[in-house]
Amino acid sequence: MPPPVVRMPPSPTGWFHVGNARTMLFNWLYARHTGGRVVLRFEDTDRVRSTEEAITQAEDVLRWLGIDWDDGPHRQTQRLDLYAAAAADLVERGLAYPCYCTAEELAAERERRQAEGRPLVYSGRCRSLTPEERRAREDAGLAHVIRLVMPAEGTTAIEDVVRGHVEWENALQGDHVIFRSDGTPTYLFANPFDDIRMGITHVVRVEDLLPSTPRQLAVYAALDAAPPTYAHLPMVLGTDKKKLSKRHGAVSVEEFRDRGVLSQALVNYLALVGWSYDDHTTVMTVPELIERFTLERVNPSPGVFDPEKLEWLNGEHLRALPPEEFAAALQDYLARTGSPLAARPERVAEAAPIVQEKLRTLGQFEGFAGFLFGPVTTDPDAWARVEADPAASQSLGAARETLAGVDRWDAETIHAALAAACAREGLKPRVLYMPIRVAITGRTVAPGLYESLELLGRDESLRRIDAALGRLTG
RNA sequence: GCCCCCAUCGGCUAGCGGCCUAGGCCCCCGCCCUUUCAAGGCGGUAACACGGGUUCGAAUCCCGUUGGGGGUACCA
Repeated sequence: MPPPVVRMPPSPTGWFHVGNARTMLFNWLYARHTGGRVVLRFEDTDRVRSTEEAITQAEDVLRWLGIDWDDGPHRQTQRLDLYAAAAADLVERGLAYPCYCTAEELAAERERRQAEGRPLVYSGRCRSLTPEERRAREDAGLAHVIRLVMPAEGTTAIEDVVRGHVEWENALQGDHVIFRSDGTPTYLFANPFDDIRMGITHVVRVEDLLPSTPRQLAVYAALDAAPPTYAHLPMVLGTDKKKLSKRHGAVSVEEFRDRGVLSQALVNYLALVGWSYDDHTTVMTVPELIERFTLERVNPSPGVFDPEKLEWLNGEHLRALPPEEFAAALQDYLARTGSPLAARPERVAEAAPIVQEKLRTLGQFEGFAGFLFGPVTTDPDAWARVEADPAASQSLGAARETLAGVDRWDAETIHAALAAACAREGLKPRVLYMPIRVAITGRTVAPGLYESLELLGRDESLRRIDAALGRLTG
């Protein structure tokens, strides 16, 4: 069997959300797993809604995700001549015909059918126009679309890789529009036409396109081409089980990138919506995904996108990074998002090791390590805990004295000294340390205390403890 | 209205007739790690939508019901 050819056909009409990314990913994983080829094709025939920005954005997002392509990017608007020639040929052969019905006539027809409880399909009225009638309409200056002749009887069926046998009644399809009155092709035509011309063997797309399959198969038949293998993926839903949209909060790939989600983590997460490797494997690298991905293991039921699991998974990927790579990713992230912290790469590099275990996203770095870059900003809730602690000033006093007397300023020595102070004061470490942590980091959730002190330096640490002491007693 | 798809814990899922008194992960809740914690460890709550079949045996197969989703455009 020749290697499969798949395509990624984004329509550049808006932002690229995680659902689109998931579809592209499955196509890509399938091709890379099987040694097949990936074609990138922008379906921009909708001139009104397609934008140049969306095209740039889509390419950018795909590149960031590490999803590459072997052919393209093609653009349907640059292939208009091809479609037009094909249309003329179809009309010539009687497989398609011009339709002069107005929007009002069509609406009235639909209403009538609705009332009669019949399917809302076009009656095919213009199909039987005589050449004279056609000429009369042309002469009257009536605009026309081109419709494809659908079989009046019988059924159309596919053996979908994820759904099995699916069948439609041809009579229920209606002659659909394949060319608009401005001469441009609709999705229903351009998409299968290009799939044929580009040698696409596997159409891997979301299930909302499933109902359009019989109409596309009619294009294959009209063009005398062999149909592809179909795999209809389950939808990616928002928490309300509805199609993903902006209402659902952060759902664009870029938003997650800006929050500090690693592309490999997003890819890993997305692979798990609608697909699984086995009953227990969750964390996987991209090469592992490529090696393990098969369409047969795609699950037919829709899935809800869960940002919390994505963040957890991102934490896993962050921790799995070698320290230097983690530091590099961090610096890169800070620079890209325009963080002022990026101006001090040495400091970032020093801070990286003490936060790597803590972060779920790179975006949390500032909250964890900001205290190392400038004056502390104290969290009110954290300070309230200090004030409520009767042993706070005792702890801070003991810490001040201990730290001032430490002979070597490194985490190990600090650790030993503070442990001794706990014993001396008769305080549990958690009690003694809490006020110190708040004093130097301004928060109760922070990197390890000893490492934090070491990096902050003795002078600044003592200054902050003194300040806290002063604020507590004064 | 008509057509199509889907149906296991709150979420993602494993399960393709007996291995299931249904497993894993996220979330949540406890406990532990004589340092917080969003890290780590241990433990816990929690599901086969319902009704009929088929079968010695059904989460798994069939039919129906209900529920959810999608489509029904000169959007893709």
